[in-house]
Amino acid sequence: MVKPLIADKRATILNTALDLIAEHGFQGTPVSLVAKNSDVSIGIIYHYFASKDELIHALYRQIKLELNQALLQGAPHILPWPEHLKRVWLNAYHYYVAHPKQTIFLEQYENSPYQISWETLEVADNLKPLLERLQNDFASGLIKPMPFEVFYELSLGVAVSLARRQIAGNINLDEVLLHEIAESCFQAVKN
Amino acid sequence: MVKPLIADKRATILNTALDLIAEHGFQGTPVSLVAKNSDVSIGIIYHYFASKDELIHALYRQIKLELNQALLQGAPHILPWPEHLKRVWLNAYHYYVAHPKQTIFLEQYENSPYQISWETLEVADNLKPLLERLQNDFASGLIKPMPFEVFYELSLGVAVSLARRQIAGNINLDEVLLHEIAESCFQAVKN
Amino acid sequence: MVKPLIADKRATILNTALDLIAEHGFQGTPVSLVAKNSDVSIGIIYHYFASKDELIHALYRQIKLELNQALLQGAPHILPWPEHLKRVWLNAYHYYVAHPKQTIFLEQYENSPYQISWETLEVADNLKPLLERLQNDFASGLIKPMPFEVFYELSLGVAVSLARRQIAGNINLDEVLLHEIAESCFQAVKN
Amino acid sequence: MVKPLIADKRATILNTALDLIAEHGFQGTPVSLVAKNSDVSIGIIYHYFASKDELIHALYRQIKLELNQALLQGAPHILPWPEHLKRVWLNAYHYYVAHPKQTIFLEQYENSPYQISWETLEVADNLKPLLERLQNDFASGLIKPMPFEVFYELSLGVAVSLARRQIAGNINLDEVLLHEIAESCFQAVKN
DNA sequence: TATGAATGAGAGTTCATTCAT
DNA sequence: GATGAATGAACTCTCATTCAT
Repeated sequence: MVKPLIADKRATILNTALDLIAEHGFQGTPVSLVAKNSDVSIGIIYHYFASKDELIHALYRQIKLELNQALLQGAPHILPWPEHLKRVWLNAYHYYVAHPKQTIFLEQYENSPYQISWETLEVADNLKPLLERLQNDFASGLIKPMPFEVFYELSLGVAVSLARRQIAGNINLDEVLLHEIAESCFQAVKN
Repeated sequence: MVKPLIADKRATILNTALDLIAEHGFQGTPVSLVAKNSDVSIGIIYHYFASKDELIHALYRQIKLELNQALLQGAPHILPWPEHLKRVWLNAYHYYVAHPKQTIFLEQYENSPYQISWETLEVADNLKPLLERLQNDFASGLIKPMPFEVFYELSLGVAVSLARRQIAGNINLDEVLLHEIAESCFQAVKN
Repeated sequence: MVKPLIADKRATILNTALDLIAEHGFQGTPVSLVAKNSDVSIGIIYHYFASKDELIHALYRQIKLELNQALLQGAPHILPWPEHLKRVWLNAYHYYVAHPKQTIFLEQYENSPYQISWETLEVADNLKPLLERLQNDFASGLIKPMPFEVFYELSLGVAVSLARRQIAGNINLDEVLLHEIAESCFQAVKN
Repeated sequence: MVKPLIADKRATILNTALDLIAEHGFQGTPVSLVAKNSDVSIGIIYHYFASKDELIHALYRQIKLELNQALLQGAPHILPWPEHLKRVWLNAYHYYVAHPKQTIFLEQYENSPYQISWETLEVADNLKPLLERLQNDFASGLIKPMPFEVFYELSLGVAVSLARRQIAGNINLDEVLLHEIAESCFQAVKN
């Protein structure tokens, strides 16, 4: 029997934690179980992470990084108007649906009244070109004037919600319908 | 401040539970604290509710009822197109913003990987006329063809998300902007 | 629907308690459940019995009375030797098998390290003729000399044990075999 | 009195539990008290035993093992007829009287309407030669034909009952009387 | 007589974290 | 680095008993 080639125990622990948290939630996932399912001792978890909270924060950071990379697939910030908007929308949707555990985790993390105040990450460097492009769209009047948060909820926010429903088996959107919905979101925000 | 004469302990318990859960979450709200803040014994909570889960389910049912009533303010189902859509949208938004604790509670209840599978309530009777009106809108082609869940996320789903951000102090939408956003949502779904 | 003609609530309570205790034991039988299954309030139970312990003691006294009467069926104390011994043996066995709940209760009562020291009842008046007959048998050398308790365990004690096994479905003794066993017990104690 | 150097906490816990259960019964023995009297934390008890029930089952298994070994003192299965029967009888009696706590525990375990169905242990390997010898005695007509359970109650069952009475201080049997009683039991079952 | 809401000590169990090895 | 036995506060839930009505 070959031991999986995860040289990094830290990574194994994070993977196991994600599996368990996605299924049972933060509070339903004891550190002891993470240890057991990772085939490591409890002690080693506390070697890599100062506390259970730290472990969860670390997982959050890792997933956010992945997500950012996913949003940038196909270099949307250099696509012509309005393709870049739809591209980001579809990138988001596809990442969420392809990574249900991560999606569930993010949901929990960002919504839980988590005792330790959860971390607000800086805007990642690689995301900046995309954000600048959007600011341009606002400035040039291509997008209706509105707070950025409202723009987000009318566009990507909808992608998240729909992805969550798809993960839950609530709906099943094919690629055609998906493009139509992305288009609809675009209708909502364009000037 | 005079303590209100609360004849109904059951109601007091539910109120206290809502306060605490909105602030600290399900798992962060021990039954013992609900008891203490309600000025009752632990035992009486288990007299009225079979378990902590049952208490939470009861709270959910109560809030859903309130919410349904709020959505129906101004009898939207008999308003002319497309006023009824905007009316419901604004009703939802205003309920959420005016009832932050209930909103946070609903969020947690419907998203938590809660051990006990959460209850799916029947569609309330008073909601039916409104739903029929929407089905008519779909059937007559006023609304783009799409699964109902997608329609929901493009319209009321956005209201929920924005209300949550307003509650969190993330944004602050005035009545004018609000109508514009409602209008935007309408743009996204209308044919 | 006709209410059962048990005029006496006290008797109903004792009956219900017996049912529940036989199935779930003393500690597994909350007073509240006795109340519910008896269709009376908790308060009324504490009206008739000073405490749960008192209720149990009362039940014990009642069952002991029944058992004594059962042992005396056929007036064994006036039967010829050694018929009276076998008669008592069979009376005991049949009572136990016909009253499994009472048997289980007695077992529990007399063996439990019950916090409240359990009652030791006086020898009932109606049992005295039978005991005198046995003392005569000892005195006249018909029975081997031995402490009365040993005599009891070699005879009736075996009847109890076998009845318990029959109740538990462990064995199934027909009338013929039963007489042979009674005879065997007689062999063990006769001189 | 010097506290014995107990390397094995698990054993200490079982010992303490036996002491307490023998005196106060299963339900009268909170895990917290077992912990305190064992000078360990509650947590460690749940480290070694999955639950209070499991602790009790483990204790049962241990005592049964001891008892089996005691029954085989003097290799009764190779003694001549009917010495082997008496030997087992006396072995049983002496074990029970010398181990009152174990006896009381067994009594409770095997009779309690314990929520978790109690374990039925396989016949231990070392007991098999003895059982085969008894089967031979039945087959060769040395013992009256009867179900094994009946044979048990007429012989060892009596030993248990008498031992319990001796433990309770109810009777006090000397060695001579004991042999006579063993002989009486033999009278009851021999052909 | 009769009710059942109310109490609260105490039960079994969990789990984040520590630390001697 | 690595282990896992050990801790104990805190959790959910139970139930004998009381008492205002």
